[in-house]
Order: sequence, then structure tokens, then C-alpha cells
Amino acid sequence: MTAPATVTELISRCQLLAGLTLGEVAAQLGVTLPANLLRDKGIVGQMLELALGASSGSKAEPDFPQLGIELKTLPVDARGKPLESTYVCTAPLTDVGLQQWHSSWVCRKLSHVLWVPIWAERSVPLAERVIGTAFLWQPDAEQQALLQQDWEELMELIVLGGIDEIKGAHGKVLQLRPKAANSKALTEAVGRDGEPIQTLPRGFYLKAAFTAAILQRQFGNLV
DNA sequence: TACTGATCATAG
DNA sequence: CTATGATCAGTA
Repeated sequence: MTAPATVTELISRCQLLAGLTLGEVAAQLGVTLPANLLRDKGIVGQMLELALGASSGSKAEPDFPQLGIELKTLPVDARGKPLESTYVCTAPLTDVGLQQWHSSWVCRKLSHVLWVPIWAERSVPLAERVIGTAFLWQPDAEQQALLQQDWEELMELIVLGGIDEIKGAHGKVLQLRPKAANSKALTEAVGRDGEPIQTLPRGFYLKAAFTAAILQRQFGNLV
């Protein structure tokens, strides 16, 4: 699948996928679906990237570079409520003194997102999960402010050596949580007295309540 | 049951 | 290890 040249083309591809099951899309793409997501948590996202023509690989750039759009799948239950928080990006833990919100990875990644809801309750077999209606989203002033506030608070803690005091509950809409192969992975960070320390790599996540509000504004109140 | 901390696969 | 894609699962 080649990259979509325009937003219109991207949306039109999404409309073709809406209502299909993951099993049907996998068959079209020649992808073998695992029995569950235990050992393949990212397969759904990667399949949608393939189906929509996003650039593959682990490059630190938008999924659709030409359009500046980031693709995110969003697992939802039967009522359209998100089942999980949404990973945004890795958090920088060193050399963050001069970081500014508007040039941050979080701000840039979230500036233009294509959300693809997937009906994905754990009791439903992977192949039977249905792709929903995708939509483009850009944070409004209020959402932008909430994100910036949380981001600045978290980054200040990181700069001041408070990394190990940060819990997942810190932000209102944005949270900092471990993002690693396991709890023994280490990366460099700033300690309490400004000294280099080793700590668990972290990532920024959107809390489920925040993505729930995005869905609600897009589709209205369900149930 | 929701949330926070832990974990899995793959590419470079 | 870092960055991509995320969900799992124990516990409060």
C-alpha cells in the first residue's frame, strides 16, 4: 500500500475499513493474526498502518509524514469507552532544561491524530473485533491547555531530579509511566542533586478519561 | 472495576 | 538501548 497523497484519500481508505473485522482485514493483507495479543500487543496498530499506507518502521516521525498525521488505534468497549490509556511517546530524561511545550514530542505528536476506534473487549476473539469509524482530531484550546499543564509539571519534576517520585497518577490527562521491556531496563536520568542516575525508561500516556472525552465529542453520548 | 506499574515483539 | 506499535495483570 502506497502512502495516501491527501487527507481525502486517507479518510476514504478509512471508510473502506470501517465495519470490517480484524480477521477480514488480516486476510486481505495476507497477515496471520495471533490467537491473542499476549505476545503481539502491537499487531493491531501495525496492521492498520499497513492497511492505510503509513510508513513502517520505528522512525521517530509521523505515520503519514507528508500529511503530518499520527495514526492511533483506540480499543473501546461496547459502549464506545476506551479500554486502555494511549501511549504517546518516550519521555526524554536528560538534557531537558530548555524543552518547551510547543516543540515537545508530545505536542507535535498530538497536534494531528487519526483515531481508529476498535471494538476490542478482551472477551471478543481478535479476529472478530470490528474496526470503527476513524476520524481526524486536533486538540482544542482547552485540551491543549490541559496537556501543556501536565507536560510542564512532569517535565519540571524530571529536570529537578524528581523522576522517581512521579507516579502514574500525577497528571490530569497526561501521565508518565514505565515504558520498557521489563522493570530491570535502565536509562540515564537526573538525580535529586543533579547527578546522573539510572532509572526505568518512561513514556507519556493519555489517560482513558481524556480519550473518552475525545470520542464523546466526536460521536456524542452513547447508551 | 479502574488504575498503575510491568511487559511483549520488532527494527535499527 | 531507543523508538515504533500497544495491552497485560496485580492490587487498591
